Amino acid sequence: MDSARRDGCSPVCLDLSVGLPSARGTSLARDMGSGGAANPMANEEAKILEAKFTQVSEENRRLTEMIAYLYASQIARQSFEGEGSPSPRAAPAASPTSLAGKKRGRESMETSNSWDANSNKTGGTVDADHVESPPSDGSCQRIKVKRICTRIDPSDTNLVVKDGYQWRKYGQKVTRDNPSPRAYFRCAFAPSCPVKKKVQRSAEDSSVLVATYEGEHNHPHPTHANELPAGCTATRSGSVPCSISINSSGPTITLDLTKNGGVVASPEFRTALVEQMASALTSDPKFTGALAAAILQKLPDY
DNA sequence: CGTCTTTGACCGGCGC
DNA sequence: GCGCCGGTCAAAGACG
Repeated sequence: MDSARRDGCSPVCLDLSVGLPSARGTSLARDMGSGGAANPMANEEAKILEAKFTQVSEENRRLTEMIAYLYASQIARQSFEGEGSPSPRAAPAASPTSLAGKKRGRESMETSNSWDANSNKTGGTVDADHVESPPSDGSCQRIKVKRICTRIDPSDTNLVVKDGYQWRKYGQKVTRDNPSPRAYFRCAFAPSCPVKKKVQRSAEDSSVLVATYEGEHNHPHPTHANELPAGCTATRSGSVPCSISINSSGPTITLDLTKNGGVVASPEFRTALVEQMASALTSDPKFTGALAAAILQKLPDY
């Protein structure tokens, strides 16, 4: 999971190394190994590849379980929020780093406590809190406050949390309780959209970005096509909270857990995931090149 | 040239 | 009333 954390591209990422043998490649190697019994070296290599494949399969299984667990947590949290009760974790608590305890406590507590309390539970890279705070005018209308923590590269200086929406930065400020600057964003997709977002590194862990959303979007979620990173060759299904991007370090599967619509464990999700993975892998020249090289290696006297 | 980001200035709320 | 501080504005610069 460390690789996913290092990636920092999204709350949940699975990094698949192109260089590792695929299932097809391994069976291919096995077939070739059995066919080339006269070549003990090839047999040896086939065993190594098979061992690698077993290892990767095991890792994939663990990651799949982790995804399922994270998704289940997300669903549970959403249903909890649906009851209109604020998250117990969002309850104010004294922050050791909050120098502004005398006042502005609302803000400093809001952003300082969430990560450590939750990251250990999920062992993951995503966290979201919802707080519905009453407005100052005392009306019955409530402003939804949602907080999301994202693991990023500590050396990454841009305060960007990819959530599918388009944001326009309108300010940046260094706050008293946190040495790292806080960035202020407005929703740029719809000018009338009241949602605001604050993004700041965690005071305790600089590799954690804390994004605080205030309000709710008054427009549908923009198409994900707009946010596909450069170099991404996979198409994104609108109904599946998943994307596959390919960069220099290999293909990356990104699960967008901020969306409500996807069903990670459902057959259609799995089908879409497999299709996207296959599409991404086969369209990646690195992968096809590596595969071709591996096949060439196995072909005797070629 | 239009759009976006940066950044210093300004405003308003809150505690003392 | 004053000062502190978070939030916002808006001009200037960067960028494609």
